[in-house]
Amino acid sequence: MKTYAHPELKEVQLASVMHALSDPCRIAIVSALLEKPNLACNELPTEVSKATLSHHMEVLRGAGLIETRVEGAKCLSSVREDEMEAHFPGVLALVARD
Amino acid sequence: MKTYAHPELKEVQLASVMHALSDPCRIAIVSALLEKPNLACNELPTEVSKATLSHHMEVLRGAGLIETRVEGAKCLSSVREDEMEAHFPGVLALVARD
DNA sequence: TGTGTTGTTCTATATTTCTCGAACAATAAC
DNA sequence: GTTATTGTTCGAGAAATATAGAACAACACA
Repeated sequence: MKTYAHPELKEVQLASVMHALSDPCRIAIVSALLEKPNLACNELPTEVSKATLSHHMEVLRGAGLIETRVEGAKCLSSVREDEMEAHFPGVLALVARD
Repeated sequence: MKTYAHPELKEVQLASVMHALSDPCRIAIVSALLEKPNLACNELPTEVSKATLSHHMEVLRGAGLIETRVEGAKCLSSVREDEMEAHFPGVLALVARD
């Protein structure tokens, strides 16, 4: 479908990460992807429309929290765990505990 | 001047904490208060107006990040370090590293 | 009492963000 | 090919947020 842009984590601001995780819907998405990586959008625990979900995924991607790859007609997303832990240690643990 | 409301941290949502720290100005405030507690508003490193700063402090207070006490004509603020660490471990370290 | 300092509150504006429907593109399956 | 699935993009509306000026209240100090 398209190619996704994934920023280098060293260029991501802490404020961007915090902002990405300031929405309960996005926290739920990251939490779900931590428990079960490589989920397609429609497998995520949200009630919002496709358009809104696509927006939330883009915010999470822009903050370096998740990465998305195309797999046929689907696009599977996962949390960038190792990189996030290296650049923003503890953030994912907070989400997982939530 | 007034009495400040400080929420119980167990009733604070992770999303609220993240939102409070999603603004570079507020990150700078918390960072400064971590280095030097009990600062008055005019001792904080910001360029915004009094009204805006007052708003930012209220957001930080509402998220349980800081506590403010009246001291004469000033109001001195500090980070609620122990409580934050107990309820949202690692958050303050991220701010301090920033 | 008057003056300066400190910070809040009110009001208003500009910006950002969230949300969705509709249209679209790409793949999959029949 | 036709149809269904998947997700993006566009356009627009609603809601939240950031910002500051002005008025105000409380305190300090001379």
